[in-house]
Amino acid sequence: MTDPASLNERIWLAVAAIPAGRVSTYGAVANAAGLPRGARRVGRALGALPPDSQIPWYRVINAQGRIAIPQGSKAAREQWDRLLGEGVIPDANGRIDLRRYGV
DNA sequence: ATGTTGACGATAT
DNA sequence: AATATCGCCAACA
Repeated sequence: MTDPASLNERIWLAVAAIPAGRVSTYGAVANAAGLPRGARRVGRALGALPPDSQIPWYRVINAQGRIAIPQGSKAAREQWDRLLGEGVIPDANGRIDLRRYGV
C-alpha cells in the first residue's frame, strides 16, 4: 500500500482516532499516518472525503489553531458548528487553543 | 513534460 | 504580531 491513492485511507484512520471534544493539526495527523511533513497531503485527503463520511474531518485544524478552510465557505461554517457542538470554543481572537484542546 | 496552486508548516525577517 | 520564503507533493483553475 504505498501508492498515493490508498494513503487517503491511512490518513482517514488517523483522523478517526481524534477523540470527540479534541482537535489535531494537519502536521500531527500526517505524522500519525506515517507521513512526516505530509501536512498538505492530509488537507487533500480530507477534501477527498465522501460527503457521507463518518470521519471527524472537522477536528483537524492548522498549526495556528485556525480553520484551514476558506472562511465564508459552507464547509467552514459546518466545521465551526460541529466543533462548538463538541465544546471546542475559540478564544477572543477566534483561534482554538491547541494547548487546551490539542491531543 | 512544465508551471501553478493549495483544507500546511517551519523558519527567518 | 505580521509577512515573506522555502520545502513538500498531488492535482490541475
